[in-house]
Amino acid sequence: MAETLKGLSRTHYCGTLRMEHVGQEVTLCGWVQRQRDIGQLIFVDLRDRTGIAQLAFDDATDRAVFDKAFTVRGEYVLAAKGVVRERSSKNPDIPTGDVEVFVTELRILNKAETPPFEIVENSNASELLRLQYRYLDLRRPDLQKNLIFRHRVAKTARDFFDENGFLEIETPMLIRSTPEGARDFLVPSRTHNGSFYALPQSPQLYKQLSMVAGFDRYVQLARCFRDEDQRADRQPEFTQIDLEMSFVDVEDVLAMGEKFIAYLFEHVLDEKVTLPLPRLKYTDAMSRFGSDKPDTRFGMELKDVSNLVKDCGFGVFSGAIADGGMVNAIVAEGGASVLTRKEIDKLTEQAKGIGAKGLAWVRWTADGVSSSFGKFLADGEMDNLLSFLGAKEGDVVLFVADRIKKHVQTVLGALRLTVAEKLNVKREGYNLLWITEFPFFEWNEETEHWDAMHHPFTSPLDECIPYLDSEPEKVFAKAYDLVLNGEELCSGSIRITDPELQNHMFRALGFTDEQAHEKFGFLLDAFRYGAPPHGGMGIGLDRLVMQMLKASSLRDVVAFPKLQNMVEPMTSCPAPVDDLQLEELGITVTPKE
RNA sequence: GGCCCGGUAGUUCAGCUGGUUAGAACGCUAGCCUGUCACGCUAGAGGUCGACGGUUCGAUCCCGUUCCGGGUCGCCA
Repeated sequence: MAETLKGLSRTHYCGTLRMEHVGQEVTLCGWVQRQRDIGQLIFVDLRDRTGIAQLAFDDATDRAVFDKAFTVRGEYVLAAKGVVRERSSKNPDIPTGDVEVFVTELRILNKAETPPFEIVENSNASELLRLQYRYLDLRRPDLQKNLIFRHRVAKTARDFFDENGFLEIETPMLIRSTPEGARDFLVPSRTHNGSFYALPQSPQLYKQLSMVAGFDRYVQLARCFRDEDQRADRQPEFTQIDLEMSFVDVEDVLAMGEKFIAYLFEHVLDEKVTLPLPRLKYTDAMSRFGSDKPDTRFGMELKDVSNLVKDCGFGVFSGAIADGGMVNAIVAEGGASVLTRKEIDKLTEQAKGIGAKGLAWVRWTADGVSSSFGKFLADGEMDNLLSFLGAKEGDVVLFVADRIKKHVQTVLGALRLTVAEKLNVKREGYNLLWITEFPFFEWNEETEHWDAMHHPFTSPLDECIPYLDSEPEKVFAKAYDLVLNGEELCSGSIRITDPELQNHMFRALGFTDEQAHEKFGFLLDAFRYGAPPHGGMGIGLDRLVMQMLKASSLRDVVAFPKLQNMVEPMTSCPAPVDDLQLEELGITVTPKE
């Protein structure tokens, strides 16, 4: 039978005891990390969220208390009252290691079964098991530390935006479904049979309406939902630090965004961030790094060798260029020792997996230059190529050719990261940069149609407006991303506020006026009543925290995350519901084939 | 949906070319131990080798199917 706390009240957290407390009577509460019985002495390590304190018992002083301590097991919940004393042999490994509590009263507030995995830092128990018992997993110091850190990030964000005149406004969770973009989670309506709400993918439209309403500066730590497949850095529900400002252009939003990031890093990590942050136009990011979220902590940039190989005897190269494509290369400095033929074969497989036709390579070792395509080249062509690339003995050069330039870039961009990983290229510190001037449209090969690369409320650059109808590929957007160590942290834009331009955009994207009005009529209406110029961004809080902590998965910074298959294994959801509930909603479920 | 990796005591893993009483470490249980702190020592319990089917005299091991988990591509305006 568990005992109650009656008459006892916690006076200190375990992790806070120090020499200055010696002689004081304290009451600690917490979980048993470990019990060490060495005969006539028993030690119990008591853990709470602040750390561990040692409780000491000896059989000569109080037999009843000692006997109770003897029965204590891991994860029992205890309250212990006693006097802090200096240890006769100290433990320099923990902050409380100079002292211990000599216990005069011990309550076993609850017993505990042996947990399915050990409650220790750096657990190597499987993720599934840990998530099934997340409440135990969360007792582990590393996750406690992560969630406490996350709290500080959120708190600091609220402080910053409050200091800068932002208002936190809550936007609804039950909203109208917008079929563009990610799949929505749908919520059936009981009172309107056959109709559905959707959970927001972001508060986008509401925050824009808040600008129309005159709130001027809005911020929200907003929960967002996307029904798409999972990744290590993607959860179906996540949190954004979502903000919007009126009477601004790109410069104002970027300035506020980076001021916030600098404030955050300084207050939470004590890291100085130099402002302004570097910027890279999308087009340059793609041509130099093959990615719109480049990791610029190392070089290995893409080099365009099209001019050198356009007339060469290697048909893959010359053919791709003749078809309007190009050939790019990356130089893996000193890569020859690691990138053996076998490793290059693996890279080729990877390249093919992401859309390349193949991978051409040069390997320059002490034995000379070997290559997958050298035999097709005329005398001197290989030398020219290598000297243009600045390659030297010990290097490996990888080439990708394609008639679609973007494929060349994305494939080499991906290989660049893989090669850096394999070669153990140094990537340290925090590397922040803005990617700006994203293309407005994206050619969809399947539908043979121009799609919006951002959402359709993104404003084009002023100077691009004339090309909207005639040359869509020349239109760039007032859109920007913040990238941290090769991870997209934040995305935003200046919005369209001119109803005429907005209608124009919808038409350019292939909406009829009726479709546009049906889906976004409320926004178009709102803009007819005086919309201030505005723009903003959404900063992925989960990813931000993950990066700041150098965690490898979002699951390490989200309290109750979901598995890759979208299941939350502790409560086993999603789950079927009663027929009665379905009946009320007018829903019939037909099992999928 | 595609591709890759994995599934063996409570946990993390080893298990060679098909034949072993299927092992180790940690954890757990019991005993001993007056300064431990990842205590130590001794003993013990603990296994549907993910599931189903096939090949074989014989399958944890080979083959097929399937379930589960992770990574990744598609997808994520």
